[in-house]
Amino acid sequence: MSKILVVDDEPDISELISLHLMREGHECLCATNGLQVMPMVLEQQPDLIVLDIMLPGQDGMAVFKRLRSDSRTRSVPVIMLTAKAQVTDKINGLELGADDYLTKPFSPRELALRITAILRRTKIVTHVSEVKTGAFLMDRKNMKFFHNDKPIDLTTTEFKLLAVLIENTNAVHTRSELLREVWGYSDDVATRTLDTHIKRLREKLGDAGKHVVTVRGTGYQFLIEAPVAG
Amino acid sequence: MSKILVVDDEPDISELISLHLMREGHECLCATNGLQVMPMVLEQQPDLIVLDIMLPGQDGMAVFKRLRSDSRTRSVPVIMLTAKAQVTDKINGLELGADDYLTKPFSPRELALRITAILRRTKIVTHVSEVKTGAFLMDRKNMKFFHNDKPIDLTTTEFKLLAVLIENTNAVHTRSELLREVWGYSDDVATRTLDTHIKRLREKLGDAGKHVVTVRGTGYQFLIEAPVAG
DNA sequence: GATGCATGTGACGCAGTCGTCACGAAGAAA
DNA sequence: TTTCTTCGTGACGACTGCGTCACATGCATC
Repeated sequence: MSKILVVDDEPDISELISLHLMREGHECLCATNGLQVMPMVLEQQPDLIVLDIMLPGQDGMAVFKRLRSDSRTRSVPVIMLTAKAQVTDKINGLELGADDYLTKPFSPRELALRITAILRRTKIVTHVSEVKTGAFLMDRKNMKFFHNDKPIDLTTTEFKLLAVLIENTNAVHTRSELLREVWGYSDDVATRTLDTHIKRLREKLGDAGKHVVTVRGTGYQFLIEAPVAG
Repeated sequence: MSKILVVDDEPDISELISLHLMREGHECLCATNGLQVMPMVLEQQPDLIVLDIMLPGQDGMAVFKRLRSDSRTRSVPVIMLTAKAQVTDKINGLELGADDYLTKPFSPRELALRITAILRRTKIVTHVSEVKTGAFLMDRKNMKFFHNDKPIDLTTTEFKLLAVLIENTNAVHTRSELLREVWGYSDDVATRTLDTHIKRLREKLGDAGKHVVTVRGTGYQFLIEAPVAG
């Protein structure tokens, strides 16, 4: 699902980390030397970097500073690994803008969870759900919407409307709520504009349009069948 | 800057935390009992919650589950506090979707930094800078832009253009870079479209338009005078 | 200061988007 | 089934936003 660069000088640790990340469906790259990092990031464009503080060649903090000083790599989230709970390192890392840090020894499972959490927050891409019909993806940054990795171009109003619906999947959104959120209407206005836009949305969504469900007398909802509860 | 709810049964700790957060410019609310949390969140709508695991009334994990099960409170980021490095708690917390956790004893400064980090990632609102002329605020969620808390309405293209510029303040963006980022042009195209949109942007920004600076022969930058370096 | 090039600016036409309305279809209530 | 309400749909006019162009302005180099 995501491409992750693991930077650690101990091959055992890199391998352990990679193994767990790949098990989660991520693609992994490894670097053992600090000097390899910049060129690899520029070439491979990973979605996230797991960076050890102690490295031969160039230490982790220096690598991190270089990453953050270059506009091409500034936005790549970084998780730092520290050998021991060295508070100054933690604070330095966080102060410089690391997205998280982890103290060795750590459970690989925890690392995987933290990576998922960070990707969820930083990608700006909201992964809505995966159902039989495929995945819905919303990319606020580029104001685009994907269904089954296929981009669907929506107008500004359509995107806003879908964003509100999809932000709270399965929740029923009343007409007045939608008119407020999307159009900024403060008091109830009798208008068919919403209906028309729902129609246009359904059209552009094609098959996926069936997820936009009318709740008669109330409003609309973006309905995804819930996974079988355990 | 942000409203933060601190939930801890020990007043000493709450006070210490609040003190540091307020020093960072945040607004603080306190709760000592787990049962107070939901109503307070609904009423006060904090931007973030600092939640102790050990609580009278209803323990932190239960409170957290309730927060996440209600659509009205689902998106509020939560930092969990654990008394000791109880790995199962950590994993439970992260698995359930906590945005971070902190193990007691922790440095209040670290908490403040983590809060800043999380708000930076989750708020979707990018706080660009505060200069004499006031603050610039970009709200991706509503695709709006504020200057001195005054909304400025921009068209989609204008917003995208400004977003790219403002995402890397003071960095020079080449023409081809902007044409690629905003218009999706892959190869260099000779067009005056960019110039026109820059002009329109400057017009709508009014006084703030002076921050959009031409870098002759190269491109444009969004220039904010750097604070006096230490 | 003169020349050449890059950028600013105003105007214009096309294309796309929006909201409204009228009418038809589909539920709900009786 | 009949009646009433709510929602779906297609068409239409108005408007907005966009990209292009022509011309004006401004900077740099000599």
